[in-house]
Amino acid sequence: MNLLELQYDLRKKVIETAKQQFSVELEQVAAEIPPKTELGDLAFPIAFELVKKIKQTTGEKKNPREIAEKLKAALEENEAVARVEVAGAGYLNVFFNRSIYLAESINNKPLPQLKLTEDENAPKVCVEHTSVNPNKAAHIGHVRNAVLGDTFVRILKATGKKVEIQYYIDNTGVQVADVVVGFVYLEKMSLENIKELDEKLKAENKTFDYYCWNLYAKVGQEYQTNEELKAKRTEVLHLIEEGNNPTAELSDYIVTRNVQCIVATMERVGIRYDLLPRESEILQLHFWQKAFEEMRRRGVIKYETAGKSAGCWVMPTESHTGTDEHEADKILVRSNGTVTYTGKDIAYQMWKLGLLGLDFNYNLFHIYENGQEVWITTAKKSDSGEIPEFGNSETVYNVIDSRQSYPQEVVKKGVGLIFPEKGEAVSVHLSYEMVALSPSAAEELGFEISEEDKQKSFIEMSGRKGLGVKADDLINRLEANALREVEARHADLSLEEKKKTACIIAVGALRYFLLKFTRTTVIVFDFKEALSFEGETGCFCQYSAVRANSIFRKLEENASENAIETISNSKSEIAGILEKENEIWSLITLASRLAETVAQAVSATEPAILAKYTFNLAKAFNLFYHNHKIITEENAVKRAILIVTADLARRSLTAALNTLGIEVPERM
RNA sequence: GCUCGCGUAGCUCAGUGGAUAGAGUGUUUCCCUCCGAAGGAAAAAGCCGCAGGUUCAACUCCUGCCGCGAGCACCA
Repeated sequence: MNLLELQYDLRKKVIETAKQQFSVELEQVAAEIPPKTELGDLAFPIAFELVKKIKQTTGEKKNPREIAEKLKAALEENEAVARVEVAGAGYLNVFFNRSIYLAESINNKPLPQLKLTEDENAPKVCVEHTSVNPNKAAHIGHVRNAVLGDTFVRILKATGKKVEIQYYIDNTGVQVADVVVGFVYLEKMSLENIKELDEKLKAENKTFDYYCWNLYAKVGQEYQTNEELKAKRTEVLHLIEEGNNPTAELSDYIVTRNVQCIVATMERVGIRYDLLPRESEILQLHFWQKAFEEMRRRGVIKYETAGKSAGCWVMPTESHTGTDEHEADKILVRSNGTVTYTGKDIAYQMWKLGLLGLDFNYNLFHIYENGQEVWITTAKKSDSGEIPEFGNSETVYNVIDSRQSYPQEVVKKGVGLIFPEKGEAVSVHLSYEMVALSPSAAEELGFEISEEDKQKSFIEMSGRKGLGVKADDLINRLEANALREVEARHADLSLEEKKKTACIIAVGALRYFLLKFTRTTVIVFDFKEALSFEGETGCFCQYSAVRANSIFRKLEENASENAIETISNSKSEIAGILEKENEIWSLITLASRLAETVAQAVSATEPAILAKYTFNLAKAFNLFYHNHKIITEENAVKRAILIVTADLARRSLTAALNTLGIEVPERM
């Protein structure tokens, strides 16, 4: 029996007892973890609720104490429960049988569901994340998106789900057009020139996406004064959308190179993809037409003949009221017949859910070091051999920042209206707030800050202005700082080993920094905080796990096995020791709550819940580490308990960190 | 104007309607002849934006107000 099963049994018992003893039907029983170990391991604040319900059904006014006593007796029947205390205003505090609990925990995996990922028939869900416009390098805000998405993928996988990861490539949008304008009209470059430039950059150890970053900012600045150049944007955009022309070919090269760079950047922090669907295919393979037909047939959209949106196809919404300036309804087809982004997104969402009845063609895009493949969509039939099955997911999670809540709502509602049998619940907008810069961080990047901006608590990053912390720059700085620290501690290691360790620490620092905030919090980026290895950081959690591992490196071989045997042979002694050791006991119970925490993170779609848990577990282990010396412990039974507890904690901590995409280095 | 999000310790943030509201950081003071101090211990620091309401119980739910942010494009 694991913790989740035990909690389930106890809840069931409360419900049964309430029905038998008081004829009250309880639908849900709230359980909570008491604030202190001395107050028990699980609490039911249920007595007052029962008093009310009993009064409602029978009119009889019961004493809460009396009710609690009845429940107490029922719960104590469970052999895993040592005792139950009635406390406070009406709490039912359950104390587990510590020796039985410990013996059970030893045999449990930290994440019991993990084995299910092997199951080919497991339901598949889709997570779309990153989706950086492929016209420049990724900045820290894009990394927040990718880390959130990737961590949520890992969390879903830990609960046994099969997950498909997509990075949507908006290769026919204005942002790409702007960079194309830059190359063609500012730099006067042909495709051949760009390819030569690319080679030259490679030789200089510079990257193409950084070049585009600067060029994009330059174009943005030029637009402010150069109307002629700005007019080129529409022209270029049309050519890109049309395809089969030199401009489209040039654009395709730029897009592909940027995607390669961004995929490489994300790979540095452990983020990988399965499929890169491109907007161009959604247009060329007539995904929109199919979706449009379906929407017309079901009467979900209407053609406006009068008013501001005359000549457009719109989807009516109730969530916004129209004003003089804005129409309430969302335009999906413009009066010139072209489709808006939201329109295309509805078609794409339908495809993801297996509801469109059309499919992409696919080409292999990249193979990661471990052999894992990333595919990209294509309009022409592919000549590749075995192609994996994409799309057709039961649920789709779109990781997109909160500024796009409204169009995402339209997509969700739209799909729900077209397919009422699927409903809106299958489309989940995993929204999060942006990463902004503190005025001082912006100044540190060498930007002139206006007086107006200096008054603000944060400044929004802007690709157009070239204002932002580039992902690779930050990772480089983290790696350099970590390398310095590793060198100071482990001069004996080879450079390669030191670099590898530094890299693991840098990834841990970055991922944890982005995950410790809840999704609704704007992260105001601060260099000092982001580059820190102390306090609530990934490094702290890794260090804790490394310490645990080093204990086991120093212990005799088979120490764990021997300890387990000792535990099973001396139950009464174990119970005696554990009863007195609340600190050890609370580490044991905390370590066994990983699966429960992962489940919470899924239901709240909030990876920060897991990050906080991981930090708390690391902290609890550090406390244990300082107060109990394992190697020098002379009492054999006590030593066995310490070994088993440390082992439980490090297994759980390692599993939690891995679920956050953070590795544990050998030494640090 | 309307919609959504956020106001919690000096600062940055956690906090499924439940017990004395917690972390990190900063400040002050301790602890390494080691299972590695990237650590630990202690102290100080709170009208949980304001005012009502619901409830046995409100930081948490509801209403109003104040402040901050984002959105309300035939951009994405």
